[in-house]
Amino acid sequence: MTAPSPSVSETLTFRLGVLGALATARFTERLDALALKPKHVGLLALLDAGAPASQLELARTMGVAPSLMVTLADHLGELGAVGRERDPADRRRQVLTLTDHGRELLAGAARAASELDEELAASLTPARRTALDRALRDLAEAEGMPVT
Amino acid sequence: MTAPSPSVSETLTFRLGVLGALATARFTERLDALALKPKHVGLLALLDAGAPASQLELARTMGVAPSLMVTLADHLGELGAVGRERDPADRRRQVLTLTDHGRELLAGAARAASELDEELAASLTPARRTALDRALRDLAEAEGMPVT
DNA sequence: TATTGTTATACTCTATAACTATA
DNA sequence: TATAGTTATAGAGTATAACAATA
Repeated sequence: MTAPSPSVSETLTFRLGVLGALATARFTERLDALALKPKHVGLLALLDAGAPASQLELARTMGVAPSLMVTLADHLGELGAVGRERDPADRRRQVLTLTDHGRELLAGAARAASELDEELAASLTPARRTALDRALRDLAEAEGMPVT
Repeated sequence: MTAPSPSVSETLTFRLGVLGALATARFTERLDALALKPKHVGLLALLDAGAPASQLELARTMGVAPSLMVTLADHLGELGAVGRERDPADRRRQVLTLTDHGRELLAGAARAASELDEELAASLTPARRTALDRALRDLAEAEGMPVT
């Protein structure tokens, strides 16, 4: 006995995918003024959440290739958003640290995301909005994302 | 007076984006056995939901370029999942229709998504899962996605 | 010899622009 | 002349593989 599947467009998987792509596309537009892409924001948020870390560790956490981490760190370095220092104890490691300007950029990205949140959630009742926040927070935590 | 922004990783925008990308990546893996990509599933679902439509109309609904619709339709045509017929009333229009095999493929994709749903939502209480489903459904409807 | 970071290269996805057929 | 579809081309994003520096 197998339960009948719901139609694909009713699934959590499909809706998360479509709505996530929509959210990211709109976020990308708003980040343009800060010269950031969503992945840069993810990296800045990671640095803000935890201790300074080497590029390889950060790449693993974000699930991207080490070579992409180089590109992301290069760009953030040019913006003055992160500092890069060789670890004195192991000179192979490049340790990234958030600068004051990086914190300002991250705050700008948070404002942009926050504004977009209002637009996205405009159709939800306050109760549904709260329930959505809680459920997404649980999912994020279960997937190992840093939950502040 | 401006309210302080939450940290970016706490926003709906950021969480939807990251979790949506995660869901889509895992869905893509599972669809591999069916020789489909998520966009193919989106197109099949659209055809299943409504009347047969021309490629250009479908491209607009999905928010993709007409040239991409050609590629998607080509692939689904090769799989025997859709039929393509010139509209007799306007021979420029290619009208796509779902075949029986297309319906089977769509059912397979729905099963894959449904299985993934269980995996994704495993950490949620039943109440939170229901609340999440409702909130995402509301968002989907507000964004003009067909809500079955 | 193993590991970190970097560079070189290639692949996937998607859009824009040019073109064909039909209106 | 305008529109639907197609084909050709190009760009963004990202991964894999080769390489350099350090351990």
